Amino acid sequence: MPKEEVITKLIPVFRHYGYEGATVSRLSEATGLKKASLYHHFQGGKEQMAEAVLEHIGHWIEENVFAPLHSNKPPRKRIQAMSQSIDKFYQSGQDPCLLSVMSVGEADNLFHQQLEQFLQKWLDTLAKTVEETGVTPVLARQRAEDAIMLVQGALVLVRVTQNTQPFKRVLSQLPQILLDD
Amino acid sequence: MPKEEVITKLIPVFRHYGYEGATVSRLSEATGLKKASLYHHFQGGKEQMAEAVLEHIGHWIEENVFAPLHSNKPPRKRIQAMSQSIDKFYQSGQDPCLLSVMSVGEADNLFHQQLEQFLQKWLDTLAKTVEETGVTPVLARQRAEDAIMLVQGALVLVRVTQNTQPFKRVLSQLPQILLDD
DNA sequence: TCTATTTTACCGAACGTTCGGTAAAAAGTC
DNA sequence: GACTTTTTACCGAACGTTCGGTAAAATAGA
Repeated sequence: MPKEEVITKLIPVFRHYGYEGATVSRLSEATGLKKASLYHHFQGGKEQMAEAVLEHIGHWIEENVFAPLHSNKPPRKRIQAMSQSIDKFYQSGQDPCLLSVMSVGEADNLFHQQLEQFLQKWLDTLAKTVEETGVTPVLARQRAEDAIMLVQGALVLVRVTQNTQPFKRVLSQLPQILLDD
Repeated sequence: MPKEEVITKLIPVFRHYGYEGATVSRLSEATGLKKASLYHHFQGGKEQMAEAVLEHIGHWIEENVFAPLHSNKPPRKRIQAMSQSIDKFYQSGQDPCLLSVMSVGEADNLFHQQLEQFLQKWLDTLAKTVEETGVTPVLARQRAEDAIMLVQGALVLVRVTQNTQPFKRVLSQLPQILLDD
């Protein structure tokens, strides 16, 4: 099995169970590879599997969420493109966020630096886009924070209430939150 | 050791490590009681410990977050009182949220009902308070959702960036978000 | 002394990980 | 092309450790 495919199958396990809950047995089940085979592909063990998953998802986000914010379309269009990718990535809030699930307990000690770097880049990219519309840097930063907080908070809300409506509403309001307030 | 004190010492372990990460060894260390002593107090084992923690915190929230929203002061004052309790409860965002940490993996199967009930009550209480100011039920509900999403999202942001400022800002803006928009 | 609490010693099961080995594909040699 | 060697991909079985949990003995308080 191509490594790419293995990683793809590891992703939902880490997303749903978190790092500590993602046991090697579950990872083995999800991939269809026996434990020893997983260790053939990832000599660094479970930690390396999580790292590969973070890297893989990082690239996806880079291309589908960050890159659209750097296009030459008008800011509103760029933000709409970002929202669309976010909706796909989180399946309207039904799929958990690696960022939040990996920043808990033991996993946070292992991956904090990567998580922080990723989040800072998201904040910076978003704030820069808002700044282009003539907003002061401080206010642009606040709106970027608001947008990300709403998305992350919506994920919690949706997960617990099992109602995807708030997530969809937040995504549709993102352009207005970032540009019109 | 009084049971109340034991529960108090269990809380930070579940908050910081989540249900699966909160091993009985760690719970033993945190309480100063050996494993078997914990099982004397909680015959239901780890699951019962988590339940006791959820119940204990539920009561605290009931008294310090929900109750102020039912007082006879003006809505703005009530929301300010709630914000103050939220700030204390989360230590300005430095302490994780049980709701979000217990809605992951195995724990979610065990406690989903309680978590959902709790969150719905928070949403309802907040929306009712907003409605009192003459806002339509639908809009009041949306503002309540926004408020909770911002708080929950701020917790993620603060945990990852290690900067408590966004959390404090969100709390200070809660009255405006709920009443003035 | 009786009861409530805590501890020591222990258990089976699951954890992440490693070992020894097989079958097939890739690479090297003539 | 045929033959040997090496590498890759995978697996069953077991490793030592830690998991959540229990029984019986020691301790403490009334």
